[in-house]
Amino acid sequence: MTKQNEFEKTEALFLKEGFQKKILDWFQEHKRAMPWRENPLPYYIWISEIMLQQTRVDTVIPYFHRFIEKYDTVEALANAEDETLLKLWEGLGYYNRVRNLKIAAGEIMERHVGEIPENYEDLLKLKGIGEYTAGAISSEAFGKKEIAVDGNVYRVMARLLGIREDLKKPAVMKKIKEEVRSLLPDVMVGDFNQGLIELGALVCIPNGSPRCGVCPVKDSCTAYKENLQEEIPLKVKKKERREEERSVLIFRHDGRYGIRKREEGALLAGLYEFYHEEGHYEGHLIEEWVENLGGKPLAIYPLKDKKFLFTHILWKLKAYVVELEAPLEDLLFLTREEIKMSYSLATAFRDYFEELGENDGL
DNA sequence: AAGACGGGGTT
DNA sequence: AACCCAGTCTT
Repeated sequence: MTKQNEFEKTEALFLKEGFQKKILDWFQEHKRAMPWRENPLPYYIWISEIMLQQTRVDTVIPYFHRFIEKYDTVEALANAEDETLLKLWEGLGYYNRVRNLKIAAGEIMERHVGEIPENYEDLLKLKGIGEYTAGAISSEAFGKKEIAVDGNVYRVMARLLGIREDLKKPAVMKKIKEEVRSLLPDVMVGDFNQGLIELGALVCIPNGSPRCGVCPVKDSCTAYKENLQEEIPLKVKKKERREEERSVLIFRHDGRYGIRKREEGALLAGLYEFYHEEGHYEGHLIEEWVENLGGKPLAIYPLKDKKFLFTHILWKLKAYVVELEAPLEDLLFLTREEIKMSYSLATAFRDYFEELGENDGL
C-alpha cells in the first residue's frame, strides 16, 4: 500500500468514525420518547415498526398502547380475532398490515417456536416484513449489523451525498443503501440507524427548510456546502388521482343505521361502511333507487357533499339519510353505539357517522 | 417497473 | 393543493 493510499484510508476511517459518533451522540441527546423505546422488546419493536410504515410517530403511539394492551405476545396475536384486530387498527390505514401481522404471528409460532427471529433473512420471509422492517428489527431489537433505510434516510443521504436524482429509481436506492452499509458501526447499530431516521424526522426534514443550523453532520453534507437543500431531494411529479363520484345512502330504521362489510381483497377490505354506489344521484332518483333495493322510504334528508382522498383515488361523495319503514335484508342495522364499540368503520364515512349523532332529532 | 393500498400533518 | 410519512405486496 502506498503512503498516499494509507493516508486516504486512515482519513476515511477517521471521518467515518467521526460521522458515526456524531450521529450516535446526537441521537442520544435528541431522541424522542416513544413507548417501544422504554422497553425495547422484539415484540414491541416489531409491532411499532409495522404501525410506523408510512405513518407518523405521533399517530402510531395511541394505537400502539391499545394494541399491546390487548395482545401482549406473539401467541396472543396469532390467536386473535380478525374483527377485533381490524377494530384496533380502525383509522390507521393500510389494513393489510394488520392481517399480515396476524399471519406473521402464526408463521413465528410455527417456524420459530414463538420467538421473533433475529436474522435479517428470517425476518424478511415473514408476511408484512420487507427490507426496511427486517433491517430495523434485526438491528434495533437484536443488535445485528444491518441497515434500515426508510424514507427519512433516503432523504438524509441524498442531501449528504448531493444526489440530484429521483430517489425512487432503483439504482439510486441501491447506491444509498450501499453508502449506509459502508457507514454502519460495529456496535450500537440500532441506535445509528435510528439516529439517521430521527435526524431526517427532526432536522433534515422533508417539508419546509431543513434545520441545517442544528445538524450534527452539516460539515460532511454536500447539500449544505453547496446550498442545495431545497433542490434535494429532487421533486418528481406524482401521478394524478382518479376521481369517483359516489352516492351514499345512510339507511335508518327504528334508530338503527344500516351498514355492510366490505369485500376481502378490495380497498378497505373487511371494514364496514354505509351503503353507496358509483354515480351522483339526487331528487326523485333517490326514491326510485331505494325502492329498487326493496326499501320503502318514509323520508329522505340530504347531507353535505364531501370529498375524501386516498393516495390514488378521490371520492366525491353525495349522501342522504333515508328513513325506512323496515330494515333492508342485505344490511346490518345497528345503533350508533354498537357501531362505535365493535365495528371498524371506514374513515371515509366517519364524518357522516359523527353528524348522525347531532341530528338524532330528525 | 408500476400500481394498489389509508389517513393525516405540514406547508 | 401538494407533499410525504420509520413501506410492502402484487402484477
